[in-house]
Amino acid sequence: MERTCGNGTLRAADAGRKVTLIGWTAKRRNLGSLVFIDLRDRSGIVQVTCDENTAEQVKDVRNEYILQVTGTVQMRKDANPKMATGEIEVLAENVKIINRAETVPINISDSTDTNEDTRLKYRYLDLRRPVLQNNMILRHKVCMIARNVLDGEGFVEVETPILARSTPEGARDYLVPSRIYNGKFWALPQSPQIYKQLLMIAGMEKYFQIARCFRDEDLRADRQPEFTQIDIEMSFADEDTIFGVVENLMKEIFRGIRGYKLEDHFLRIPYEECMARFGTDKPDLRFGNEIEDITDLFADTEFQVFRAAADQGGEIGALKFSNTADKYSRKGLDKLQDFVKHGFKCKALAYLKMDKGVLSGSVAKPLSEEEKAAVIERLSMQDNDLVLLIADKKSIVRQALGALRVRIAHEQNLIPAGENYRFLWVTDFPMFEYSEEENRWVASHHPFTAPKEEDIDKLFSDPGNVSSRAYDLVLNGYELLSGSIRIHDQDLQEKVFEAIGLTMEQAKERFGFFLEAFRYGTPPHGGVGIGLERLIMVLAGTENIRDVVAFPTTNSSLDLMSDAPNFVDQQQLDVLGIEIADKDKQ
RNA sequence: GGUCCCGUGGAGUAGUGGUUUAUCUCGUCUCCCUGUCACGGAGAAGAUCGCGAGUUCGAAUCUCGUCGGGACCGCCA
Repeated sequence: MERTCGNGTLRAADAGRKVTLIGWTAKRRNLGSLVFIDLRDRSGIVQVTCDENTAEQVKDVRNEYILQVTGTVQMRKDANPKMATGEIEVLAENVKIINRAETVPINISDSTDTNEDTRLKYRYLDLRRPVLQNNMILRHKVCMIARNVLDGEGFVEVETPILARSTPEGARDYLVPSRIYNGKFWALPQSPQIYKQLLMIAGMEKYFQIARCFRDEDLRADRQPEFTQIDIEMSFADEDTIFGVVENLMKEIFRGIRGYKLEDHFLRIPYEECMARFGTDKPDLRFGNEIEDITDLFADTEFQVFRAAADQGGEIGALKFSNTADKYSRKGLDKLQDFVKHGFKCKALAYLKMDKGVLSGSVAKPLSEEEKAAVIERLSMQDNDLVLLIADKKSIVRQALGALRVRIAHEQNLIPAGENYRFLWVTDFPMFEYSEEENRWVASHHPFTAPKEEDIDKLFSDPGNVSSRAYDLVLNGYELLSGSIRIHDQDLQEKVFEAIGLTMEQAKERFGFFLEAFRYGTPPHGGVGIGLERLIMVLAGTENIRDVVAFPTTNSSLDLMSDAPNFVDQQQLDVLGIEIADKDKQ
């Protein structure tokens, strides 16, 4: 079907040019024998003008009709500076209606006010909105850059299976029943972890894949049941080598997409320091307001609440916000308290406000003058400063203050607008964490992660204090990637399994094929999995992962458009040897 | 598994201290209009107030349940 150019590409330089355009009717303004039509295609919107010669041809045109327009580009009498094509218009000479459309159920415009559930039901219409189309194009471009950069560095893209063996450590698997072997199941990969390590054993040396991953867990604003990783693994590499590859990749992506120059090397902070300063392993570094541990100021306090926290090995943490005290009334502070009480099971939120050199607030009375002076000095408090205090178990103090730090930064607009990308490597993650539920130590990253050399002798004696060679890359509060240097030594791998309570029989049952592979010359290796959607979210400036996925599910893992998942015929179940336990649910 | 918020013509909303002709904006339909760009003007149609039960003389409004949506905690190696 003939068209000479994209609607959004026309500019003043095209004046006088004869063009044929195709597009959807975004808006029409009918002035009688003069009709304006905003014609939209993937490249943008241009105004088509129909004078008395063509007005009759378009009198039945409605929104979302597809038109083919032949005409001449001309300068407008009144330019519209709000449109990229606003200096020109296309004077129609012939208009052909290619297809009609019923009244659409959503408002197709970047400033749409249609609720998200309606938009998800009609996703194919929502995707006509320029902002979503641009996000899809952005995603495509990032993938193209990633492929080019990694190819240029000698990485080979290898596809790994979607139907794989279930390896129950970590997230819940999506299971697929086997027809040929009734009772057996495939699992969709949570990541290509084992395959990419096998590719290292196979001698591929440098592998990458733009890989779909599946996790059957509850969702969040930045989590979907299926998502995409730029998955990278390389042999004979240490942290510096891998960080270099990722830093270079990020630099090329941000240069190519935003024309933005990133620093040569990203900041690195060990996990423990990161938790102490920010209360989270994914801190947003676009603003300060770090957590201060002021437990030592209350060593001999008379104030029972602080005393109790300190005596029980807890912590008293403080968070200062300059010139903010007047922004939070008693009611506002109560809301913050509810937020940390409900969200993080912390007992209370205390606060202090500085007014003309004097402290007021919930704990101004019980604290002694010396203690208050010490707080003012430690936190360099000035007039109208707000200090939030939590005295509780260390982990609760950090988590709650970390969440408050982010919440208040958003409420008070503490995050500078515009291009602002603060990368951070968080390193030295703990090797294990204790699972109250399972009553055992579990791998905090995954069981193939190498422990730090100097901590290997603590694997059994003090597992809680073993650091690993796992790392995350954080960008503006998002965990952009996770990775680690892997274990390549069979003996060490067996010890790690033992440390998390897996007998060799159990380990062999789950990962036997993988352990066997270790015996045949495994190179030292490591890698990362980059969360593609989160990267696109930051580049696109959205906080909603659904904005960067073509066909997303809702928060409860439903596809409102196709109504999946759905019940299937008994026949299909019979073939698979599956019986539904609760017949009411069929 | 838990906490909080939301559901009213095709779209977005007002009304939620009980009794309304259920408000307004966009869209739709008819007519008028040659410089609009959120075009303008005149008129019209369009809603079992997510669904079910309860309380009441009376429920969009109150109660319970249920379904659907959003945010967060748990979970996400």
